[in-house]
Amino acid sequence: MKELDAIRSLAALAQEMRLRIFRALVVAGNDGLTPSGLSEQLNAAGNTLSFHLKELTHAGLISQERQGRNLIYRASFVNMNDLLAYLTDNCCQGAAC
Amino acid sequence: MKELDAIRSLAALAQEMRLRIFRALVVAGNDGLTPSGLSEQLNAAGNTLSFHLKELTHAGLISQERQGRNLIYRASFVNMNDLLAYLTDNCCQGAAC
DNA sequence: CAATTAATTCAATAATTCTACGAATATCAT
DNA sequence: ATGATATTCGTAGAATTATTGAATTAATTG
Repeated sequence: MKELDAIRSLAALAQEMRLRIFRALVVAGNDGLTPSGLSEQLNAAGNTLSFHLKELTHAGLISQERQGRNLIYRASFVNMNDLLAYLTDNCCQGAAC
Repeated sequence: MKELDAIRSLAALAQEMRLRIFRALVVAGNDGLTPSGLSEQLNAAGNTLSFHLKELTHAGLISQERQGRNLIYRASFVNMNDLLAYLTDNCCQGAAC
């Protein structure tokens, strides 16, 4: 993972609604959630939600799939793990902490 | 970990110099690094560094200890792990991902 | 005590960024 | 077509952010 990608991801998560969205999607796992599902769960307006979902998507933290009339959003677990690894990379020079 | 703490930490890390500082301290482990050490390693002015170190400290991501004339900064591994746990909390409703 | 090294604080600036809202638009199913 | 789902666009207002130079605090050494 590149520094810029990490910064983009961290910045995307450093916002109340986006952090809530992301955590909800992490919990939802492979089922994912639709914007209306999120709207209900988080009590947020559709367009505002849409804005934040785009931010998270651009940061690579979530992905989108259409299913008929609905969109399914899911956390991108691979990228999430990359981010966590970036933060702990070569921790303590490899020694046990 | 509370939502606000998580946001503070993420925001603190979402900045080039602070991310570099933090990662350098993660690598340094228990030895930590002094501001002058960091200044050399990251090629940054002392006062600018000081500003960012304060930000990271306020976010709880690093700690400070005086050793004679020098200050030793260290990554706060406990808080770092709390943050990572907050992001992955109840992942996939507990099922294996 | 004076001098030196280490690090922080302060003040000011300049720029940028960010989010929410309403209205309009697009996409899909029946 | 109609209704449901979701996104886009423009605006507006507020708030935040990082850097620089100068001054200051703290600790050690001679």
